[in-house]
Amino acid sequence: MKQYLRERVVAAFRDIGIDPASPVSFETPRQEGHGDLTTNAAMVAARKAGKNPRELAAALVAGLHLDPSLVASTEVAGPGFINFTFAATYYLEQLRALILAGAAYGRSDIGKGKKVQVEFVSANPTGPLTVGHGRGAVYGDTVAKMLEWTGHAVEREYYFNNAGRQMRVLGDSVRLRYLELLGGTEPFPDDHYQGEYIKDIARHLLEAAGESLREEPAEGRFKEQAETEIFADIRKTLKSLDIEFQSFYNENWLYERGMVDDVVRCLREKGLVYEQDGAVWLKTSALGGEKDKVIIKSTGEPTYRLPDIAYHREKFRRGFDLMIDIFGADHVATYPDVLAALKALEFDTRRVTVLIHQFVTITQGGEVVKMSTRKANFITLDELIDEVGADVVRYFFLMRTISSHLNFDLGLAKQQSDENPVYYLQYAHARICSILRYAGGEPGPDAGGDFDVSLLRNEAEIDLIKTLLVFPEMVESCALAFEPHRIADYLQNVATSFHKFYHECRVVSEDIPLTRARVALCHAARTVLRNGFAILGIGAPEEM
RNA sequence: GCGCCCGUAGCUCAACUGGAUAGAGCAUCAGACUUCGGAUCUGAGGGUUGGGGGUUCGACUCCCUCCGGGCGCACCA
Repeated sequence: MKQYLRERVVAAFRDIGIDPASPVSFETPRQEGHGDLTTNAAMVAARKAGKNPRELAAALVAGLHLDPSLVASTEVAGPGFINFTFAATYYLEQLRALILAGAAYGRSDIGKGKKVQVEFVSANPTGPLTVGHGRGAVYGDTVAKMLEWTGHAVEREYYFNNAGRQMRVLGDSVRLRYLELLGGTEPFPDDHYQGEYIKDIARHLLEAAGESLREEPAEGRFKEQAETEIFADIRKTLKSLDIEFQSFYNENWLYERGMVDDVVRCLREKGLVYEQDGAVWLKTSALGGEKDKVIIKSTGEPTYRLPDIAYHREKFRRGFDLMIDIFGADHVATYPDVLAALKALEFDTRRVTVLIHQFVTITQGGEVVKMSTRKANFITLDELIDEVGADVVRYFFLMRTISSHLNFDLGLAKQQSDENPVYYLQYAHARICSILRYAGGEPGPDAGGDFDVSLLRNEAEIDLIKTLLVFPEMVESCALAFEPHRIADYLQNVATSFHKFYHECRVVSEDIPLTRARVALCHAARTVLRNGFAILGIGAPEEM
């Protein structure tokens, strides 16, 4: 429809010999009574053409010659908007198409042929996932889903550092706990991992190997066992949120293949590397950074930055058209160096999109629940899922923009009532299922031709139809902007629209043709809810 | 001190990326089916969009400045 209108408007501009000044754009008016689609083209072009916006708009309208089976009316409004109101026949056709498309309704191929990688979570296996990781996990997975819905070939990747200091300290933590179990009294340092899970791992090693590991170095069995066990836990947690990665990539591989040394060599060739105070530095100051950064410490060990650069270079080599990096606000400072280095290595960094989500605060009865790793009241992602369920966790993480701090209200999340937005949505779905059961069976796959949609004339019906038909456009725009929260918002509208319709209109009645049409509308609403739930990754219960 | 994010109704947040009268949920108050799920629906009150300037036909949105909060600013990741 937009495309059709755009062609007509551009033609109208041409006929009166005026330059549109910029691409003609349309949007759905926020306000009732402003039609179904509106364009500000006349206002945008008026200035340059030296014309009054309203007069220009009127001239354009006169030259549109629209198909009356698509557009019922066109009017000039406000300061010079042109509002289009669609013909009923157009809606009816669209509704029929919706029902026929079914589970595929909302899918598009705008991303066809594009290979996208979404990298997210990427937490090092040093402990259980936190609530903060959870936000990134759910967000990343949903971005991936939206891109899949728009036809992109998507790969979810989890990258982790298993070569550095962190993992060494982890191994040593397990070693010390192990020795404690053997009666050792060596003090346990503050900078080591304090959690109970470390003791569990130590116990498992004791059970498996007895006392034979007394002289084992931290980086041997201890680190190995810790990585294995913790990773298994992380994957289990992710699995319970229905998140699965197509690929896990780790730092060690980069070393094994000489990629880290090679990237230093390449940067050195560009004159971007120098040595000072026993360390190797990257001239990030020459790349737009504030000051130079160390890439290899005086101990000979690289900083995280270096393998990160090598890792991203590998991403480019793997041929992705778009690489999306998702991480928390605590990592904001890390990516500019990596991107600057990649640019210096002559990669097109516009293909990398960095999405940063702000922190999560858990509140309970108005009080903030602290989430320090040291404290006892530490809440892991796993515990949160146990507490409120996967659907609620996913939905709560998705219902806000990532740029704003997320307040996760535990009390609200736990409530299985009308206060909880997740239940409002799922209730609408369950209710539709119930109505369809009552109405007796499903309208078959050919339901599109099986009813007379023109019988749907009630205001609540029209409103519901219009709301449902926005879905494909919504998916598309949310996918391209990486903004799943707008889908969450939209689905609330769908549910509201449906509930209103339910209260206004009796679905199953003596009037068979009308019943058939309304059943079809229910079917359509359920399709949109289901598909929307699928994108957000929440369940579509038939009963609650 | 510097960088990034945020500040919108009592609370939690939207606002289609610069559009028309700033919208939802919760909370508060007042109402609604003898038939399809009341976990629902209808209505009311509630705002100088943190303050001040600027850009333009038009600003919650962009720019400057100030105030307040969060996160960073390592030879940790």
